[in-house]
Amino acid sequence: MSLDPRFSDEMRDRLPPKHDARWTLGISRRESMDEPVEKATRHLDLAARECVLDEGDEARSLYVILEGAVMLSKLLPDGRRQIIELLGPGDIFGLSTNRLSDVTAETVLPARIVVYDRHTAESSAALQRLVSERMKAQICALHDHAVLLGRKTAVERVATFLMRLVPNRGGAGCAGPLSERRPDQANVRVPLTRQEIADYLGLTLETVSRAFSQLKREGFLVYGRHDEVTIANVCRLCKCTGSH
Amino acid sequence: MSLDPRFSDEMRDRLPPKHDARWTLGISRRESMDEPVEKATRHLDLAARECVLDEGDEARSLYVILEGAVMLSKLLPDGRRQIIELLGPGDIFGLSTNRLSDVTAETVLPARIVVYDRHTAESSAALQRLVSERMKAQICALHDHAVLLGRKTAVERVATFLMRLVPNRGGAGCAGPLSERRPDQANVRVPLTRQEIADYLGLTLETVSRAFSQLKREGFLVYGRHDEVTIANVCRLCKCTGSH
DNA sequence: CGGCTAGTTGAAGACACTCAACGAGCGTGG
DNA sequence: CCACGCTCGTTGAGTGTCTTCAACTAGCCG
Repeated sequence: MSLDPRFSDEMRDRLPPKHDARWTLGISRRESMDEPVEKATRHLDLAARECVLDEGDEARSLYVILEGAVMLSKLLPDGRRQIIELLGPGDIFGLSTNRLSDVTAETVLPARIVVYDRHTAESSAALQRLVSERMKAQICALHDHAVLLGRKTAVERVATFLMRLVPNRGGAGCAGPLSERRPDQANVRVPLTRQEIADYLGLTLETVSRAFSQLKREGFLVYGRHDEVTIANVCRLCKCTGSH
Repeated sequence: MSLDPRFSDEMRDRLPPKHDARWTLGISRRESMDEPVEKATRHLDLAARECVLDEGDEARSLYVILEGAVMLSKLLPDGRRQIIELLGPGDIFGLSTNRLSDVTAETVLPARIVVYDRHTAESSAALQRLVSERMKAQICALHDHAVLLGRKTAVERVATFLMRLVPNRGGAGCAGPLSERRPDQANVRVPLTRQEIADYLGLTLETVSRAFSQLKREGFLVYGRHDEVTIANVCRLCKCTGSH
């Protein structure tokens, strides 16, 4: 039995291909989230690679991701792009100090999102708690990401990225290898293109590809079909992240 | 008359050297902040380079900076350091999802800081508003910084850093050059060492030094005494940041 | 004066980037 | 059915930017 029944070999082939909520980015460590009780202004049901919000758009709403994944990115005038955050179920976006969004938000996976207007968001205690909780978590994630962008090598960045895709591992609440006897494997899906990973990790797509190849060559990874990757030994990969 | 009377040539020489609250990092665009009404658990009155909180310390309190500047940093196990955020009056820190601080906090300038325990912070509406407001602003700043770390060249990073030191310029609320006839000058103090700037910008101290030298050679900067620098033309420097 | 720290500058090297070719997978249309 | 075009990923060769290592200077304090 592998780490998580959701990702076991036996089940993998039986899973519907893309449109399954079980395939999240593994980032927020849950598959989906219950909808907050307040009446939402709107519900969004989006396919992958749909734009939710553009940098500079008016942003007077609170967006809560129920299912799927969203990426936030920023562009420099000459076209250089940085993907800032990858968000999953329970995460929020759309808030900003002034009334304009400072980032572009696009879906990475098919996503269900609820939208609350500013007034509803601010007058609901439950939503305020959610917002406060999630902002703290996002700030922590941004801190880690700053270390990655400022100080890590290409292979360390890619290893760190892959570790994020493994549920319940690598973070503060790392479960550790489940059993001594079983190989510490994990199957993950990488729903981002090399270009997107590169823009997230502050690299070029070629460098990302080379880092993947190197990890594969050295036995850390085995490519599956489509965008599936098997991490041969999660603990060993974790040692490549520079953080441990 | 220069942009801001605090930074005019005429006044500069008369100012007391370091221990003046007027010399903030210019980051939060204000000199100091009124103390929130709630009764604080503690008051801290710190010199420069004092440690407030270590990565991994218990963090059950909310820290509010009234005056001065604080830097948040993280270390990798092999000693690589990334300075994550530079905070000024009005900014907060110490919050984290779990009960441990994810960053180290040290003063950059002499600082006055008030500390509220978790319970006080959570039960005061005024403090909650402050926290929410500041967290949003910090997330925006972290987004910008991710772009810098992921996508900007060394000179662009240093130029962006210098622009942050100029009050009311470069950001969303950039005032623009004040007058057509006057040179668009600004005098700033750079209270960080080259090593600290390097750790903030994801570079080495030599690269930072070379970028400063290049900007000086090309007439963007004139070195003053101590850690003072004159930006010959703020608008022109802003074009070196890659953001405009 | 000597010792210390901070900053500058040069030379050589490493790591990631750029440019380019090529291959796999997939949908379209003849 | 296969050819075709398209996107995405891989890999190689050469280049460039930033790093590393090292020497040297300026300022400060005892």
